[in-house]
Amino acid sequence: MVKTTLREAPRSDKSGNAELLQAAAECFMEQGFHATSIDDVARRLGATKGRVYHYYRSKTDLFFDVHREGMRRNFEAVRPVARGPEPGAVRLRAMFLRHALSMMENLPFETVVVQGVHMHRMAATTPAQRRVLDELMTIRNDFEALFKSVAYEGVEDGSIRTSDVSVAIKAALGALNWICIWYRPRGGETHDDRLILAEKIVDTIMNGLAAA
Amino acid sequence: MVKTTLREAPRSDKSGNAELLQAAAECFMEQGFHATSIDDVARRLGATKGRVYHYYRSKTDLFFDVHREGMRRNFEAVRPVARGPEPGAVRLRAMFLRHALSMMENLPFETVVVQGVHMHRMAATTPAQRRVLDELMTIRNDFEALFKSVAYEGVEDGSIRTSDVSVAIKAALGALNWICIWYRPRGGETHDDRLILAEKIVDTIMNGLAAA
DNA sequence: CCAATAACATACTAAGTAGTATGTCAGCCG
DNA sequence: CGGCTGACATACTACTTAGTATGTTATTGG
Repeated sequence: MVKTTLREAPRSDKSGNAELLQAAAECFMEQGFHATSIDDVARRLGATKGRVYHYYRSKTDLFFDVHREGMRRNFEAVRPVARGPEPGAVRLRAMFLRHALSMMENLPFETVVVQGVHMHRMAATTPAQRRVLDELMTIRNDFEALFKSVAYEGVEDGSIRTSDVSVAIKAALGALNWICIWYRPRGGETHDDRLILAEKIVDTIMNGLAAA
Repeated sequence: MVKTTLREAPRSDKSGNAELLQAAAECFMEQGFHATSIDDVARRLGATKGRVYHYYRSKTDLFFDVHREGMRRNFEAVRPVARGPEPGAVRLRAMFLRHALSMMENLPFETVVVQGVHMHRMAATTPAQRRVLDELMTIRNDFEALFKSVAYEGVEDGSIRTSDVSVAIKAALGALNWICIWYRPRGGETHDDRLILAEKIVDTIMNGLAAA
């Protein structure tokens, strides 16, 4: 349990909250944290500030919760294929693919995650918020570490070749995370369309650009 | 000449301005566009708002100029090696390397460029600013197009292999642009250190992670 | 049936900040 | 030498907006 002392913020489950998270994620994606006002989020819900502040004590807390949800979805997507009997390269490829799809299908949340990374160094946080932020960064590091560990296993079983696993993973995740910068869903796009796109990206990461 | 009608903003050359651009770039990198106040920029210069508004008509214009300078440095870095008798893959690799180094050595400016991309869809711009923004995006597209054209040449001369040049370039540039998210110069770091790091990243892009 | 509480809405305050209007001073030009 | 302009500083305004304080209604447990 991570529960702090007293004065716990309102329960973070319950419905309506999901709507709120979604609306917030969309606003943060479109305008960024600072340019998004609480009224913007409320307006998107057809509600008012009251509703937002009923569930969250501050805009920052709301942002953090969106961030957390984004990371949760990433983990959820990748974890099922991380372990198994297959060679490291096979599992790593599957993880990349899942992550790419997660980026596309949870675009608002993942965009917030990206912003959150940047916000890490930012000031203007209370001690309590700083702790939450550190926790989020820990989750993020764990996420990256999961990729690294599978990559290491791949190096050892001979299915992966690189001079520096850590840097290689950073490059690969960069290519994937960058998706939220340029990708926007097209009208009438199907899951298969996204799968094809994701596979092209993952192919590039696994095979590189150089011929032979 | 792109000069508009009349009421041109103050000259964008002249010294002191370079200091201003640098200070603004650093602030924007650390806090982002919206969280950075003009007073922050001025304070970093040991000056006041007066100085900033003497050179720029708005915070947005200042941001755009930093963005423009960032793109200029990118182009400057990459263009010299884009054309030549070498196979496409060789030139592309050189371009990637130069770009990676440019990301590290112009970190504040390149971080602003990344923010600027995101800001593209943003509202809150006057028609004039919208035009400037479109111009900046055109420059950015040209930059990406330069990579793509070299990649195409590589495909034709057989030095590059990919099922989709456009997507492959987006993935590669993503890996490189992502540098400004995680890279921070270490004390006592030399140019060679950065070169080694850049080469590892570019190797990953060119050769991929899969063995054989 | 009634009181307590959840789930909001409304009204307000306090603080920060973009942009402006005006001052100031040093140097150059004639 | 006088005035004009560039290069800022100072003082101020208008507006946005995070957060709070206080309703209001509906549901539910006793």
